Order: sequence, then C-alpha cells, then structure tokens
Amino acid sequence: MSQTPSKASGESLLFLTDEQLRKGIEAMFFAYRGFTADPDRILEERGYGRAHHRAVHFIRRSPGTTVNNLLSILGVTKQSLNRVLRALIEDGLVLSEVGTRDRRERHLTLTAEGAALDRALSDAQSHRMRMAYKAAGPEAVAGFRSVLEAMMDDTMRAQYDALKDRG
Amino acid sequence: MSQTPSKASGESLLFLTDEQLRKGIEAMFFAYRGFTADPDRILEERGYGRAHHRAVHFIRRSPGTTVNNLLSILGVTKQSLNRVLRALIEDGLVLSEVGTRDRRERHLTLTAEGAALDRALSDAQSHRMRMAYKAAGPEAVAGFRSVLEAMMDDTMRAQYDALKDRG
DNA sequence: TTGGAATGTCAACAAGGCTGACGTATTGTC
DNA sequence: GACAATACGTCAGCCTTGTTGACATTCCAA
Repeated sequence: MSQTPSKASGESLLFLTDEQLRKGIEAMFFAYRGFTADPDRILEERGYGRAHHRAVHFIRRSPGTTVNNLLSILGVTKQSLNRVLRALIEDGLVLSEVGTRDRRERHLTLTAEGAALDRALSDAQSHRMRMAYKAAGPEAVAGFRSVLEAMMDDTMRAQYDALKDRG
Repeated sequence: MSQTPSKASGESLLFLTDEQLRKGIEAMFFAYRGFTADPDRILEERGYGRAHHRAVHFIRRSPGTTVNNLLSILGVTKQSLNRVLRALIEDGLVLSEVGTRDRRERHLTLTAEGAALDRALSDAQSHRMRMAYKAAGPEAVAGFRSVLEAMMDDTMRAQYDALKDRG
C-alpha cells in the first residue's frame, strides 16, 4: 500500500507520496469549509440551510426545470428535496407551475425575491473564489478546474457539463 | 455586481465573468461529492458516517492529540464529537489514554483496527485523487493546491499548515 | 379501459450538527 | 489550603437534512 519513493517528490513526472495525497485530501476538506462559510452566514439570517442554497442555485441555473431533473442534479431523494422546495415556494422565492405537456411535472423558476437571494449567495461565494483565483494566478485556476473535473463521477460530470457553456 | 466584459475571457490577466465563477462553484460542488463517494461506501458497511471518517483521519494524522485539539481542527462542538468518539472507542478503533503531564487531558490514538480502517478509507480516497492528478497533469496539481489553500479561512489554513510538512 | 410507470406529496425516522446545563477530575493561582 | 479555571464527559432537547414507506395523481401502452 505505502509507497517507497525511489528518488524524491518528482516534478516532471507524476510521482505522488502518501503524504502528498493526504495533503490534497486535507486541502479539499478545509477549502470546502471556507467555500461554504460565507453563504452559510447569509442563509442563517433567513433560516435556511445549504439544501436551500443548492436548490436556488440550480433553479436559477436551469429555469423551468422539473423536480425530477433537480433531483438527479442534487443527488438526493425527492422527499428530501420536497421539504426545502415547499419552504421556498411558501416563502415566495420559487414558483412551481404544473407542466403543460405533462401535467405530472412541476416546472420550477425563481421569483424576483428568489433571484435576489441567489444573487446575494452567489456574490458572497464568488467573492471568495475570485480572491482565491487572484492569489493563485491564472494557470493555477486552470489546474484547479481540471483536477476538480477529473475528480467527479462520470454521471456527475455529465450534469456538470450540461449546465450552460464552459467557462 | 454583474460584470460587463470589455474584451472577452482574458487569459493573461485574471478577468473572470460571472459564468466562469459560477462554473468554479459548481465544480467544487460536484467534485466534493466525488471526493466523498468512495469512503462513504466503506463507512456505510460498518455503520459509520463522515464524522467518524474525519475523526479517524485526524487522529491518525496527529497521534496522541487531545480532544480539545481535535475539536478545533474539526470545527464542531465537543458534544458532537463525543458521540462519534464514544462509538469509535467502544468499537476498539480508538484508544483514549489519560495524559501523563496533565491528567485532565485524554490522548487519542488509533488501535491496529482503527489504523486498518483509516488505511482503507485513505486508499479509496487517494486512489480517486491520484487518478484525477494523473488526468490533469503535474502543473494542474500545483494549481489545484494553491487555489484550495487560498480559499481557506486564515484560522483553517493555520491548522492545515500545522499538519505535518508540506507536500 | 385498465394496469403499470412516472411524478410529486405527506408521515415518520435517523444521523449528526447545535445549545444549555451540569458533574468530575485536575491544575494553577492567590 | 481555598478557589477559580481548564479539560472532558454526559444528559436533554432542538434543527437540518438525509432516508424509507405509503399514497394520490397523471400519463401511456397493452
């Protein structure tokens, strides 16, 4: 299992020690905490959680999407999503309209108030990401994105790719 | 708030459209799912969750650490940590020993069985990370790490840095 | 037209966060 | 030596967000 580095930590070829991999794992852990910290503060003020954030984000991203589609993107059960969706609808942030072609479906869109919340959350999160990008430099940003994309499951990457065009 | 790109998506200077930032946010979301997917499967078999994983990981990382120290690394309350720690101790994965210098403290270490679980989890997670690194290339890896590190809060980065040497 | 599949809703439960209160052992200070 | 502070454990109860089970509605195909 554990590697015995023949030379040292190579830079041209990809030789990775357990320590390097472990450090990468920890970087993900701590960075994800930072990544969610700012939106969490905003959400708390309104009594929402991360689940609400995710729902709002992806509805904004794909206006008119169905509950089923949102389900597969978020990777949760419909019952779980339904709870947060119900709250958002009752609070007037999300609009749920019966489908015209298939009346079993509900098409979800953000109201003006929902869009405002999305903007507040997105701005907070983008600000941190912009600062990180600025600190790390353009090449680092490209590397960051390509490692993250390679880390997704295939099914996730398909959904990730399907969301609008590539940055 | 929204930007009006004067030229296009620049590559030499760091000019970032809302779309690019949004794509970065989504990359974090989907990648983190992939990042936790493999360990989650292993944990489920044994009736553990991510909280147990985190505890085991950082005890392995800092053998003999105190409960208080672990608390500040994980960023949870002692009541929360105590629940998972109690389970791990009862199951014989973690050893809790009264401190010699300060007998109020408990020093935590992994038993052989605990170390075995850590290895299984770490191998699963490292494998995916290694594949992602290999797919993205050495320069991407460096960029990945530097963006993640820039995204942490200062207090988190201090703890991240304190964990062994730099990869 | 009827039975099965798909979509979405309601109810109940579990994991794992949280706060608050409290007990105990130990340390360090006045 | 008395006493406050520290480190840890625990009980009780709450919230979010995941889960499964049961069920109503709607569509479609046999």
